[in-house]
Amino acid sequence: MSTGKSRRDQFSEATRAALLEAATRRFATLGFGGTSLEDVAADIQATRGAVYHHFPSKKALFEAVFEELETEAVRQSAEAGDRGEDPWQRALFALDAFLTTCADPVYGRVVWQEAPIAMGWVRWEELENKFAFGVIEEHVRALVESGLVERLPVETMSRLAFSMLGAAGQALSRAAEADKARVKDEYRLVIGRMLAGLTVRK
Amino acid sequence: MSTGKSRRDQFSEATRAALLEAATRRFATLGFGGTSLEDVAADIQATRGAVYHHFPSKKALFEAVFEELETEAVRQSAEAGDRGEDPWQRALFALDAFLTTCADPVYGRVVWQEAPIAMGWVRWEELENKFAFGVIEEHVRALVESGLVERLPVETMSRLAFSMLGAAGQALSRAAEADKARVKDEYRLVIGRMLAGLTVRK
DNA sequence: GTATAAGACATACGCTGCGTATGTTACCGA
DNA sequence: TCGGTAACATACGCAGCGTATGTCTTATAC
Repeated sequence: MSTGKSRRDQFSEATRAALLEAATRRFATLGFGGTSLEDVAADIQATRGAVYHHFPSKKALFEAVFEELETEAVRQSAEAGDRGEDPWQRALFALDAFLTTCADPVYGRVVWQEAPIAMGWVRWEELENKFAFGVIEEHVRALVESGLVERLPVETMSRLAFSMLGAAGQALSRAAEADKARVKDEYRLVIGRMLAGLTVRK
Repeated sequence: MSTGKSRRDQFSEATRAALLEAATRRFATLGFGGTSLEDVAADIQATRGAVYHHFPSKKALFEAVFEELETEAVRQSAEAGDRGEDPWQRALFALDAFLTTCADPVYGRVVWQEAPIAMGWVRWEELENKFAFGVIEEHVRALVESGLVERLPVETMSRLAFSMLGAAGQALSRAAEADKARVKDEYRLVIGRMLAGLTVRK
């Protein structure tokens, strides 16, 4: 059976995907400012014209890369979270999966280090509200609703939890390969303890 | 008595200071990328030549602004912390003073939002290790030494505390003037609770 | 007191890299 | 088979950084 797409459309999508992949590599290794569209295009044996045909701007190209990475990260975290029995366990499972994702150099560099720079804090927050932050806020809300965590301002708790994940992500993306496991354990431990500070005391 | 400086040196320092002030305003309102050296110089009725005479690069100019702000912030935090009786109270006093500083739009925007962009994460961390992060780590260490906080990895705890202050700083620098007080209270509360999660349980 | 050196800028230039405007070619539909 | 349009390539303009060079004024040496 046919894909329903014409030959030309298939080729077009292929170059778009290749562009995205090349851009991901460049952004992850050289950062946003350090990669020129000229080079990205050259990686594909194309010119900047191709880039501007598929993406309206350099920022837009970056956002496409970003969204791709975030979508996958959220998916994995959700999948892990679903295996938990209660809200607390679900949150911890999701946290663990997320830390694993952050240990990936590409994700860590692009999402946590370059993204705010590339698209500005405002836009970054807008997108994160749909992705990572949104997920966290749901976990926090579930924890509050189930009575496991005190009724403190959900937004504030979520922001702080979010920032800690960011710190963990940064540390993980910078850590040497051999240290990643240890660093991850340390962050998981301390974050777990800090979150425990929010639980209701009997 | 004379300052020991020649007339010319005084004028030179005056323009340098004026440049720094103009740059601070521009960076705080328009960001690093949004301010051109042309405009900064024009604010002083000078040209870019003056800027490049006093500072080797745009980044260097930004770093000068940054260091000025950070030095003052650290000073205020230390001053507040010194008024505490025990390590825990000292940490909370310092935290409070720091949140107040973060509520300042200039400090918040330049240090927390623009700085990582302007000088890159690596350089930003290098400098923060000397300023804010260094202060935090000392507080954490004091808390551990005094037995108030568990012997978890100090570096990790400090990084996480640091990231929370960052989040608070961001939130404060973005909050509307009327909300700043409420936002600050919320963050102080939740951060306090999270840190409490690290205390030794009897 | 004058000459010379040096400091404090101004002016001029080149370069990179983004965005846009304008081709050019190949495919698809009628 | 013949426009039309999608998918690029080429060419251009422009902002803004950094640098090289020029100019004027103040300090210093004699």
